[in-house]
Amino acid sequence: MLSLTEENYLKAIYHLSDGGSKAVLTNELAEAMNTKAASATDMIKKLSAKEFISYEKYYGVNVTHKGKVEALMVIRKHRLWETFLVDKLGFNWDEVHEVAEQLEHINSSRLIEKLDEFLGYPKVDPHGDPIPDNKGKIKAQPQLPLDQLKKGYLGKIAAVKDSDSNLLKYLDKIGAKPGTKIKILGKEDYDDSMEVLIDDHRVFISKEVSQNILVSE
Amino acid sequence: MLSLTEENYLKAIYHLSDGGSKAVLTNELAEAMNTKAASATDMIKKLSAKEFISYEKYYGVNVTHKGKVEALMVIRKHRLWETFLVDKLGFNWDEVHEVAEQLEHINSSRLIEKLDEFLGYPKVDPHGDPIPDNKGKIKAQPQLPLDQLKKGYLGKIAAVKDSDSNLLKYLDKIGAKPGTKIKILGKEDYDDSMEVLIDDHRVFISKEVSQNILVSE
DNA sequence: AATATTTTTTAGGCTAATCTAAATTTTTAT
DNA sequence: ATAAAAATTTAGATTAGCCTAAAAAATATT
Repeated sequence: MLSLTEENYLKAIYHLSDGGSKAVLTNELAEAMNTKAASATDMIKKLSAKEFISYEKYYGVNVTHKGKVEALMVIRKHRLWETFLVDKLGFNWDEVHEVAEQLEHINSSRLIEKLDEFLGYPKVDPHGDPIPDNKGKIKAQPQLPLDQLKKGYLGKIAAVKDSDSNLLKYLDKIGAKPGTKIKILGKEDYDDSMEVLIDDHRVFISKEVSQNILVSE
Repeated sequence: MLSLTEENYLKAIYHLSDGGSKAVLTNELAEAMNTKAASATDMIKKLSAKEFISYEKYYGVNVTHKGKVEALMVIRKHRLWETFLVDKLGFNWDEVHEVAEQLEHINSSRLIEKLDEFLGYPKVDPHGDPIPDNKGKIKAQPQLPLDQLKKGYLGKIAAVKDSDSNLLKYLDKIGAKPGTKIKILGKEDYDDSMEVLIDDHRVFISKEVSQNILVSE
């Protein structure tokens, strides 16, 4: 059993390591958790002793298999709750993150299975992120950041990075939500800004924004 | 803002005081919280400093107005979540208490208002207990424990005391859930056991059980 | 009324999660 | 290659919530 704090650290490590594919540094983790390096070190030792991560002093942290499964279950809960909030309670997709951060720590596998069923076994959450199944398996759709594509590209918004609430509000304003068709009408080489067609609306977006829009197809 | 632990203590005090109508003793509270008297004293001091309760040394604890409102909001959340679990997720009414104990601490008034709306503004939870509105008001229906009534009584099960999970399972087995019609066919003076008709089934129940069935009409 | 019993409070410690400040190790720059 | 800078760890405190043991107050008993 992990404490709420341990669960949050583990989830942060999982995300920072890109799903376990690279080592995470103490300062990175401390910053992500809004805490100090000393606190991160303490928690790293705890999670390491419990074998959710492996840890080499001064080098960094890697997630173990056990840690990945645990992190994925928290992510599963987070994304199912976000889906519930949007699909059933009528929340806007840009305002569910904070509440889901609380709900993801509710401990009841029966609850999560029933919720999953109630929602019709959704594959992705309202931001387009895949929902792990109850074994921790993720169906990864290949996705590319929009800024890496050229004029003429036509596809679908698959997901958006859901870190920043202001970004989400902006994306909502311009209609850039997952599932929407998007076309690149033109791209400015100088600063990589682009004009795109989203849902039949022409919009100019900066590189900062296009980096956070992931497309597929 | 109250911590999770403070919220649980306050709720326990509210219940033990019968909704604020009598003083609660330190040992009572300690027992209800599965902790020691010394810990209860510590928490009493904290809640008292925050003016959720008033406290007189060696005498006991009373809930303030502020404390009642706060406790009622936790109870509102608990009962709305129980209703959600039963009505929407298909849980049985006798197995929702533990999960609701966790969900009641989720902090988002927007969430609770949306949930209330989604559930159709229910007046009572699956155990028949009234759900306080968002101002903390309760519509109290007059209810009597079944053991205080006589042969021939005909009414409706209004609620059951939801403290003990084994009791709930038993009540579920004999069909004694809120809303069901109930009639007293006979009563044994010696031990106050009775034969009742629940949903067209004849059942013998002991006083221990009839005390926990609240009826109305 | 004086003593025994029970209840409650206080005193002093423990653990989890945090912090600051100092020490240590690694990395970077000259 | 050595010194300076940055990153990390360790040491030592702090707070919340809990504990045990001892002290104090209230209640019950003779």
